[in-house]
Amino acid sequence: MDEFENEPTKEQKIWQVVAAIPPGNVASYGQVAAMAGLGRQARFVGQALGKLPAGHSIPWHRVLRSNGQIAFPEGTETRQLQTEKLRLEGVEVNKGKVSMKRFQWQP
DNA sequence: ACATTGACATGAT
DNA sequence: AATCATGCCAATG
Repeated sequence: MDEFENEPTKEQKIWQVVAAIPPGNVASYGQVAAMAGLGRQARFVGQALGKLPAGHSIPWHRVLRSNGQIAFPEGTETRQLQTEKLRLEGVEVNKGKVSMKRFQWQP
C-alpha cells in the first residue's frame, strides 16, 4: 500500500544533491554524501549514480573524488565523456584531474 | 547469515 | 608525489 508513497530514498536524495550542483562547479563524493544526509557513505554515492536510469537529467559528471580526480580509470569511455562534459562547462581538466581550489562547489 | 565488492576518504609510510 | 593500509556503510552474491 503505501509502497507507492515514494519516500525520498537515499539514491533520490543523492540525485537531488547532485542535480543542485551548478554548471562550472564540482563536488566530491564525500561532499555529496554528507549533503544528502548519508554521513560518510561516499561510496554509496557512486553506486547510486551507477544505478541511474537512462534518460536521467543528473549531472553526474560534476562529481569527482575529494582530490579533484575523476573516479574512472584511463581508457574508459565514461571517463573521457566526463572530462569532455566538464570542459564544456568551463572546468579545466588536466590528466583527469580538476583544480578543486577553483571549481569545488561551495553552497 | 556471512563474505565480497564498490564511480570513496583519510592518514601513514 | 605515490603507494599502502584502515575505516565506512550499503548492496549483492
